[in-house]
Amino acid sequence: MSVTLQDVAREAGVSPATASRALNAPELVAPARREHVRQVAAQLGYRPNRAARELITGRTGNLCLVVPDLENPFFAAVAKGVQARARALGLAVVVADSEEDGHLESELVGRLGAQVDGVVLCSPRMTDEALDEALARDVPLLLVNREHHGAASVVIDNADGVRQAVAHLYALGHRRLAYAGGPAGSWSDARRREGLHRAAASLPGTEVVDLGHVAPVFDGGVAVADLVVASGATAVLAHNDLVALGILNRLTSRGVRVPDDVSVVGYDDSPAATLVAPALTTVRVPLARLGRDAVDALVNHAPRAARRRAASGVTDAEAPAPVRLPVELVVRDSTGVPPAPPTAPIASTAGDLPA
Amino acid sequence: MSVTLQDVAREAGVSPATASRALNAPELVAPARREHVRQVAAQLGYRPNRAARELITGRTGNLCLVVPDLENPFFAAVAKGVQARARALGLAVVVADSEEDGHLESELVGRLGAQVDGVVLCSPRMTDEALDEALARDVPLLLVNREHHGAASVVIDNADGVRQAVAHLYALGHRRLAYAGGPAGSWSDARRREGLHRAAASLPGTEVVDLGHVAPVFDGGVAVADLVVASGATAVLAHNDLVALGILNRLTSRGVRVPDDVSVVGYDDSPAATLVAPALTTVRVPLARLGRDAVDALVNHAPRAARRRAASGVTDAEAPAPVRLPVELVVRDSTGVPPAPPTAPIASTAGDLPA
DNA sequence: GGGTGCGGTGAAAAGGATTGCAGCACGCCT
DNA sequence: AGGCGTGCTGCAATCCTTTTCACCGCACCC
Repeated sequence: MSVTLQDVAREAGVSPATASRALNAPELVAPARREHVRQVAAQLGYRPNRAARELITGRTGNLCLVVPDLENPFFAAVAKGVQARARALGLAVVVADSEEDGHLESELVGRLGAQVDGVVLCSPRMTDEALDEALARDVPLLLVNREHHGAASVVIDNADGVRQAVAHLYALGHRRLAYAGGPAGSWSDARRREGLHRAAASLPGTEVVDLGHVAPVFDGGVAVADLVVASGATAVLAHNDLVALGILNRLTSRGVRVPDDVSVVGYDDSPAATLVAPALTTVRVPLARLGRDAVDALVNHAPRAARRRAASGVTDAEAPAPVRLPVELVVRDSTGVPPAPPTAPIASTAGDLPA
Repeated sequence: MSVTLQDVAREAGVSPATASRALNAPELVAPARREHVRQVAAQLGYRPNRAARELITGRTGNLCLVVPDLENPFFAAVAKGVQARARALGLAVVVADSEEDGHLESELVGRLGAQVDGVVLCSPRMTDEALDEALARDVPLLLVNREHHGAASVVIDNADGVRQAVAHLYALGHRRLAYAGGPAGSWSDARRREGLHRAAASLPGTEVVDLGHVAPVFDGGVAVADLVVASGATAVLAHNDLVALGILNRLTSRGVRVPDDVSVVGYDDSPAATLVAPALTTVRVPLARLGRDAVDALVNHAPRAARRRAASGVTDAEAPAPVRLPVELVVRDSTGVPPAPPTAPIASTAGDLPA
């Protein structure tokens, strides 16, 4: 049916072994012969049968990407990055949508993990225990946007993003800041909340009003917008661009002007941030790079085939230090000077901006 | 390393053949023995090696999905539907992003098509010739959002969506309609344009101003917005929600009020449509269902393994008729009565609405 | 009572690529 | 001249599952 290595070998007048080496380990074959084999292979349109190769090498040439929600622009962007980098490395990507469900996530890792060379697990919703269990399996695992003892990971500098946003608002004169946090149990929300309080503590006269946990979607923002107004804050940081957009939408429809009455800052710089008026000031996260670096880290961390595991004496080497990517505040139109003048001239407090 | 069928067979005291049958063809094995084998397999945590199975059956258990842009909410939603349905059928999905490039698209179909049971090709950018070539390969192909001779496809009723939008605008009193079309060569744009002219022709006094081809992204909408104003149209149909949002954004920032001065209608009902104010009137496309039906059609159309192709005498059977999904106009806040009063009372023209 | 059919089982081949090991030839060194 | 190293090449095993074919009793029918 399809052209096999045998066909190529026969046509080229060599053994299958030599044909295989001519294509995979060129330095082992005499140059003239090597070229001849390659030419024959190309002419016949030979494509190695991946199943047969996998069977003997234990490598599938596939990576698996598990995300909570493919439609969320954050994950879509990461997926795009993963996909691009994997293709450059000759790998295919199997994607799975866990529908924000930790249990399904675990199951997917178990089911798909067995048939791929590595799993990129994005913003895992699963518990620490489930993660431990998944790590105990013999498939290389890489976490995006979450750290976990013993696991390789690629994360963004959550706290620094918040710090930049706070510094920006502080410089504009804001002193009372509301925070619309992410879902309870979210690792990145915990990091951001932590960073928020630390940044605020280093800036004299700053108060933080915590509005609690908000569903990380548009409607979550709509729901929390009234709390923002009631809190008396002049600016609000949202966990997420989607939440920020929800807040923006509700404030505007209530007649609260943005940024004249209230400033709004998002997080992620998803494409939707520029779709609205006023355009959203937000923290840009290098989403595509997050995906690319995840693939690189996964491949470097576990270059060996899943099968050859037993050979390496150590249990599982040591998990490398997390890769931490920088983020960058993007100032657009949703932030401005607060309605009440700042309590002190900006110049006199500039020295207090956190490093 | 991992537990194989041999292990199960030995442990259960049967031959590998019987073990295989106990799991895959239960009716061929005596009930008592069958249950015993299954129990042993479960207890040992046996998982069949997919590569070995693929090697002999020719089936991979994988589908491939090729989309122009994973970050586009339209394709993200379709991908989600494809993924969900595939999982329900026990299939994995390999996704590939063609970056809106027809050549890359062809290459991906060629490269990935060889290692999957079928390919879902979404809004193909490739030419008809390239499509023919891809069809000539022996991998089942299913087109989403495009029809092509000899290919199975799942499409939406493009023309009817436009018809509904036009009827809505006509009923509101609009008579001069602008159309911001999709990219040149887009199959669905051709269908919509066709439907637009037919709908307009059936409504007396209606004019269509064609604004040409627009890049199907936010910036495309921004760029074309001024043409809308200059055209003197009281309403504009965009090829796409993203384009509609761009138009909306530019109009608003120019001081043109929506819908008081100009009504705007999008297409797709992507999540972003409700993120803005005014919320976008748009044509809702059953995106997830598009993905699910694509998988179903693909699986039904090509239930046999890729390998067993030669057996079926006919060239490739006949491609089944395209599955056509209905669409539905969703009226929100971006459409309203035009500034100039309608030329005739609404009641008197209601009978002229196209069917 | 022997042939026949059938339910159930096992031996063995097939599927395609990779790779350890052995062999071969040739050239160089002593 | 003989021995050895080296550079290439081929043989054959291996990966794991599925599936064909043959076989073996046993029951049933003639």
